[in-house]
Amino acid sequence: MPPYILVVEDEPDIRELLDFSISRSGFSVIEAETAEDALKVLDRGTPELIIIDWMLPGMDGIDLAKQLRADELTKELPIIMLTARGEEADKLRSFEVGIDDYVTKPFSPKELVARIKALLRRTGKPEDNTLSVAGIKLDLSSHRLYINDKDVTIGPTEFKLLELFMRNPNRAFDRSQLLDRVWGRSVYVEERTVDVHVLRLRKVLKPSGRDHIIETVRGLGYRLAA
Amino acid sequence: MPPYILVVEDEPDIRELLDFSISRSGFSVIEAETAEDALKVLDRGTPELIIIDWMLPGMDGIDLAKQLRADELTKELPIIMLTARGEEADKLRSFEVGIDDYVTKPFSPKELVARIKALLRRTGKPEDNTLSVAGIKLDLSSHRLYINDKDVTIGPTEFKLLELFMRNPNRAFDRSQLLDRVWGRSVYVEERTVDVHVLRLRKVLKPSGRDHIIETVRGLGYRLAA
DNA sequence: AATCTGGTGACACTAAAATGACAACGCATT
DNA sequence: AATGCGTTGTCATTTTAGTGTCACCAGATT
Repeated sequence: MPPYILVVEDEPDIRELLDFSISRSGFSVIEAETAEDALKVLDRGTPELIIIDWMLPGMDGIDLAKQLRADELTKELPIIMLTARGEEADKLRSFEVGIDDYVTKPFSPKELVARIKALLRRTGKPEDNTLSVAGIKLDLSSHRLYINDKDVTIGPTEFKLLELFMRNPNRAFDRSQLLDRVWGRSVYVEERTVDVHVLRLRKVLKPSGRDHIIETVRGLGYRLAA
Repeated sequence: MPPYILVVEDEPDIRELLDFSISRSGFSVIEAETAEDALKVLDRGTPELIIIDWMLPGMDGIDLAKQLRADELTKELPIIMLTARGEEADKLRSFEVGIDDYVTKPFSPKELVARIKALLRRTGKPEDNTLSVAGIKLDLSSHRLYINDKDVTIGPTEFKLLELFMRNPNRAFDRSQLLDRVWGRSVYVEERTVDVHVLRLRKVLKPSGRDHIIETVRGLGYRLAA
């Protein structure tokens, strides 16, 4: 399971908004509708951070938070609580339980994301070194590729190639530039070898339908279309 | 969304002047009348740089700048502030917030553009290599053609031909010059082949009504009319 | 009208890229 | 050292996109 952020929110609209805005800034999101669902998800791996709506059907947000704090595995898990305006009186109770931050609805997606990043930084988790474009996420520190949060295997050369493309979205490279920057200046390989590796890269991206983002620039080379 | 510069200015005249002078030097410009509009635009993609008028109805320029600095996504976004003469006392406050540069009204378009380029260079963004004339934008680094900011496909020879014309607007070339500079000195092709490629280039420009800018110079060759 | 010049569509041809196959290699395991 | 697996670079072949030429037409020029 790749690093992810768990969102516990019963209202579908807000859930979608959260998913959209958080995903867009490069995190993977898993959604849960209720506290009970959330616990099930947590059984299968601890997220980087959890966002909990205060009001939930069944077990409410604050109880979920308490329970998380009681469990060894999730004791340290950063929690952001979503509260509606007017519930601010409860802030106090909230911090007592050990909520790390809270955001009042209606919230600006940008503010939320800023708080998420701030919190991750604060809690010491090294903000992981990751490039992401169009659902494709390249985790440089673990040298792994995730597409739509699914783990995808990729060979070393294809990884480097994709990394170069993702660091320079939209920029067209000719074959000799690619050889220089992916293979290194000193090795000599046929220019056509690049084609083969682009083919292999596309095959990796294919199952998720993302293969078309590597575009051919006729007479020149290739480009990643962002 | 191609790279662009966001202009936040409430006065229509100044807005138009900004748009005109910045576009002319090859950048795409998106305009916003108010800080609130600007935020909406920003939600859909981060620009290369933002130019903000100090005085705006509603949320003023400095507040907008503050907000941008607070957000992870726009923390690094270069900001140029437009101030009226007499507001220089505020300069200090301005730099505190993290404005990268400021320009006092009335400003010279040349100076503004120079500052934009300087700032883009300074902030490390590789000044993207792009030629533009009359809504036609040739992005040399991504090897793409945009007409009115829409992506248009173009073949390699037509690309080179258009590049030559755009680098030398209004200059007439005869067929043998074109062959030399687009095809290369060493290849031998019929002179009339140029006609065919000019035709093909015009076809590419046609759907956007821009085909007439490639003019025929009877008895000589062709020219791009700027 | 005769001639010249450029526009245009058709088409065969060629260059460029995609693809599949394969032998060689590196590396970990045995 | 031998084995096996995944990765790599090259090549031959197929597929695709782009190219140059020509014939014919239309408008301009004489």
